[in-house]
Amino acid sequence: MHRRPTAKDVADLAGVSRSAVSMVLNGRAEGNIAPDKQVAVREAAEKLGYTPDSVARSLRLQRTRTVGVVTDAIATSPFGGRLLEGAVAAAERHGYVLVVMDTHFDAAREEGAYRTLVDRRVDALLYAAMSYSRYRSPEVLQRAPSALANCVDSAGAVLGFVPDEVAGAAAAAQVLVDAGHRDVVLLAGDQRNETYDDLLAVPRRETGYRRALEAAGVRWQEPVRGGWEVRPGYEAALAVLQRDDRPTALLCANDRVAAGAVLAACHLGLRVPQDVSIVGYDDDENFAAPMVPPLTTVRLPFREMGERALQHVLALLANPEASAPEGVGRGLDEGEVAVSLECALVQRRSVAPPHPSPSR
Amino acid sequence: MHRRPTAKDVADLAGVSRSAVSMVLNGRAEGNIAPDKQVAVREAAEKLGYTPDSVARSLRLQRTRTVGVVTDAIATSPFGGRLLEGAVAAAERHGYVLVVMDTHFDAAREEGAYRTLVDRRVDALLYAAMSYSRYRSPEVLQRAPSALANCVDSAGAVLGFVPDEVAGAAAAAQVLVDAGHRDVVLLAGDQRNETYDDLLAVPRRETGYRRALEAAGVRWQEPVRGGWEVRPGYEAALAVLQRDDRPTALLCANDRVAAGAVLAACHLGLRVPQDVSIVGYDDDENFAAPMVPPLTTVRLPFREMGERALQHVLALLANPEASAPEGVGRGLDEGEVAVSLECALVQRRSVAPPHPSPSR
DNA sequence: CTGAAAGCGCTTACAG
DNA sequence: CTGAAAGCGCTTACAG
Repeated sequence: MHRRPTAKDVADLAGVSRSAVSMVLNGRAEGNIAPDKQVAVREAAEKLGYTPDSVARSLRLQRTRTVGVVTDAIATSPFGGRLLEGAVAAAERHGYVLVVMDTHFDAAREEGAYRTLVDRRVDALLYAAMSYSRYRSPEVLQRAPSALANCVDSAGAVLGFVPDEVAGAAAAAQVLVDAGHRDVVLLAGDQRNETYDDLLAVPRRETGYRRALEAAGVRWQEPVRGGWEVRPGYEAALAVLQRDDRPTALLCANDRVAAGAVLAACHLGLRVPQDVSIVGYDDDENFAAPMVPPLTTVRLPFREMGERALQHVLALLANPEASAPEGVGRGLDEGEVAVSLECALVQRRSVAPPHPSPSR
Repeated sequence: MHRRPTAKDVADLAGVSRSAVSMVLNGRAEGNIAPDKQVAVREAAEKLGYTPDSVARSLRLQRTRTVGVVTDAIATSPFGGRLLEGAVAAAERHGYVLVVMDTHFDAAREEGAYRTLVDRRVDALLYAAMSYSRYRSPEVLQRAPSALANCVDSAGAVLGFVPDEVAGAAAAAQVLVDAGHRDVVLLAGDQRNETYDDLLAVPRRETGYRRALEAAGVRWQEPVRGGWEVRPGYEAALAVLQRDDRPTALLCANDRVAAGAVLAACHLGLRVPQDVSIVGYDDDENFAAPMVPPLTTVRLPFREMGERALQHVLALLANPEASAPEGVGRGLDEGEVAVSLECALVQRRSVAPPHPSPSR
């Protein structure tokens, strides 16, 4: 590989000083550099294929145009990609680049990730969670321009961008109500699991479901708690659908659980949606649209969370005093510093009006 | 935020020169710096929480300890995470960090990605594909220390790390043969789709299936071609399983297709594996293990591809003349520069011996 | 309007 | 064994 051209090379070729090429290429030429020299500089740069060394600029300018993002396991999850995509898109528009590090839910790795990011002199920090949860922001995050995505700071210090699950769940329940269902059971996920001890999705979705159902005068039934995967969904649905007073609709913890429910219905010879309506949650690209039948579900705003969180740190960078954007507070508990983003209902084909079961 | 401590601060506190702190902290102290001063430097650094500015080091050393990875859509795919994880693990062990950019199958974005990575002075480049395919390496990749993951260079210039699909598929077919199946049909994916025009997975898997079946004296049947998703799998299986000479086993293009086949079997009142055996491919974490029943499948070596590719560029960095590692060539076409990695069979519960169908 | 100089924070010959 | 100097490639006051 040839030696990369430097500003000096451009200056020599154009017959000007290095300062001149810097000014021209950074748009500070007007009124400072003679027009013909500006042209000469641009031509020389073009000819040499010159592009300023960003490492040198970073040192000189004391900023790297890099934001560090630490995540639990998001880079490995199917949704994670959407969140990261949103963040990348926002970053790209401003010439920023992301370096993302997974912690795999390991505290030591998390600390290490923050340390290497700080050592690398990232301009700002983002923390993103795979599942909507509470996160206690460490000092390092509080000191830097930072934001949270898909989680809420239990220390109350850094702003989070989260899904409005209460409204989302209410919308999901509402489709069922509107279709005429009066006997609905919720296949709920566990609030605790190996990796999170404070999953916010569970209580908030339940609140939403409950509100919508009660507002419509539909009796609220105790949720049956399984897990978040296909198999627990299958098993829970198998049990519920064999009850004497089989419900006409199932509200599922997520789309994987809903897929399990579809399978269970099939095994019992029940058609979806003619015999049971099923609604999922997440709009999981692997499970919702491709399912047979395609699942009616609620879309989690992953892309938006990534995009808004990144925009927020960029705003903080531009103006450290920048206040929180609009929309803080909807669907949240008292005192949470977060902005809730809409969870849109997506209607597909897994919901139909109930038909009177032959046995009643 | 306070001003970050520099080497000067440490030097002053320890009563030595900046050179001394550099030597001590970089392990070049022995024989050069008096032992007591070494101690003083370490203590001062510790006390101040000093950590060398990596931007300044990068400028001085002319290397950033960063490798750029450009991918088509891998950061958004469920498997991509595994590939990236392997790459990150290898990078981490050597103090490297990754910056990854998705192209979304857009040539302009791809070019832009390479450009920003080069502008950022990454030390090496990786290109990773979501699906096993051919990729034509651009000039920029050929000039830099680089490697390919999950694809093979049609220009023959840069080394690829790819799955040994021929052997993987043969192993998948072999389970069926060993269980006693003599009537097997392949639910194959499309070779072309919107995003790839040269998917290598298709022909190579077919070669493997065919070899294993023919070696066992099992008649090779024309594959039925659908797609790569749940629904096409469902539809293809629905048709095949209603034939008069219904096969006793289905070999599926991937686990999503297999999931569709499971659903189709269920709709036809066929039990898996008692009435039909089904084998998938990929070991997709969302579909294989969680399915009911859990799918016997073949695991794609995503983690290994990422890890080996990264190790290779690191080796190139250490010694630009470094030759290709062992294992080049297995399961490949003539002239392909790539190393094939094992696809391990994972046996679960979707395969059983055939039982004579009642109608025969 | 233009060029020489300083300095971002390091590391590595080099002279003492 | 130790410190002063040069230099990585930039940008930005500053003096002419």
